[in-house]
Amino acid sequence: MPVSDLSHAAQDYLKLIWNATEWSSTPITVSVMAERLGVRPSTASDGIKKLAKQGLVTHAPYGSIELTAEGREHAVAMVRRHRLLETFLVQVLGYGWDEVHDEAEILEHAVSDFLIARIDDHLGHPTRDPHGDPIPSADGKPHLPQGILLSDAGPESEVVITRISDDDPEMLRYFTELGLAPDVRLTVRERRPYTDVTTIRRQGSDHDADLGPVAAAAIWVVAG
Amino acid sequence: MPVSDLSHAAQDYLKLIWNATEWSSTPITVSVMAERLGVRPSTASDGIKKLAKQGLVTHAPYGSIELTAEGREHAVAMVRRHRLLETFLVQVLGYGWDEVHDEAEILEHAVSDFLIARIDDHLGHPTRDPHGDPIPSADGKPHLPQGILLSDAGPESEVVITRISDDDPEMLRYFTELGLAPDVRLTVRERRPYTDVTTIRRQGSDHDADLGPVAAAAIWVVAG
DNA sequence: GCGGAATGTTAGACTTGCCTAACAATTAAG
DNA sequence: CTTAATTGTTAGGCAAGTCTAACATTCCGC
Repeated sequence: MPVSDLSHAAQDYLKLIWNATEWSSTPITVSVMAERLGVRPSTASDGIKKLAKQGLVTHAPYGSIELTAEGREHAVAMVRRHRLLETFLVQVLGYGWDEVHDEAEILEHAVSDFLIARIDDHLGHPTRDPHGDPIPSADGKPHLPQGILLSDAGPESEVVITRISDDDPEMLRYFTELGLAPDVRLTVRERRPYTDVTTIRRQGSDHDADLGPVAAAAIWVVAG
Repeated sequence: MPVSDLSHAAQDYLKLIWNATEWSSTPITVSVMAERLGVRPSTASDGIKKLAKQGLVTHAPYGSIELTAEGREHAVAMVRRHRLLETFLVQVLGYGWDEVHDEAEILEHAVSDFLIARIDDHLGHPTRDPHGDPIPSADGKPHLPQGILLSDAGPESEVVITRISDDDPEMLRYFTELGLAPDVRLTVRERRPYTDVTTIRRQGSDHDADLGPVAAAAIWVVAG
């Protein structure tokens, strides 16, 4: 069954469960899902039960929520759609990287597999989206996220940004001001323990910038 | 209220009513609407009643169906979306003109006004879609369809194709084979009364082609 | 290891859009 | 001009997805 046969709601649920495990290993809960989807916990609980009945997730009452192989396949297909759409909107239609998330969130439910293939061709089979997130390939091959949170990087380390969470457009605009984007190299200067402020300097810049804990936890880096 | 606040169904109903009056003056009926929308007449009847309650159409039981000013505005907005999307798919993503209709039919419900504006910019504000249909402007200005059906053109007349109905992809592929497309010039050679076959010759071609009544009624032309 | 707080589930209701079946109105044929 | 066919409407149901309210379970602090 193609992913487009699932209801919009089912597509959203699966993608969210998958996303939650991409960059962290803490399993997702019903209330977190409800909050992210903008529905009541009762609605999310119900939805999960339906997905379980369809064999797309495993879930016993009060138990953990896990994707089955089939569920993961559909989730990855949705993530691929989302990230290709974001890349397309930025590269072809001149969107800012802070403007693409919501638009892609809607379009991903409407596009055909054919259109996604055309977009992929037109972009030359990109492997990362505008926020640095890896774009799963058409055959749903596992892709390997890597990197650590900037907030976990040791002081005096040299790092390269690999991805920036697109959850908060406001924060993306702030990062743009600071010149922070995927593939930008920077030095972690200091981390003040109590205030949890991370001081960084962008390569090529002549001054430091301070990031609060939320900002530093939205940026993933690798040593470099 | 923006057109995107309407339900998908309402958007479809309004666009269909508008489309029905663009190229012909016979008013649309409940059963024709139901058939075009792929629903039962009872469903269409119900839907129209709801639109009437919202002030988007006027309709008394068993009476005619007419758009109000507000309904027409929304309908035109949907037609604009549809035709810009079709144009974009052909010009930017390499779709064939026979492949765009269904895709646009779905996307038109999902795109934002912002995205439509970007597409319009990117295409340089086109005025006609791949089938020759006029693209309403952003301010919903009335646009003036013109032309007569090829099936109504007199024999020995020289005409230019202005539009070709995109209702039937199969027929579009046939027209592609014959080299028939918007802006193509041709001569009407003959119309045989009983079989209703129209014989034409494309400018530059060295042989005639015969069109059945359905095909000749899918092509609009102007004298030229 | 108890008890309250947090989290998750169930029950019942509402909305939208669709259906079938029965009925009403209009149209058209003879 | 009458009646049969066509067309349109209403009534009643169903499924999906949402809600609130009530209830169940689990977790955590003491």
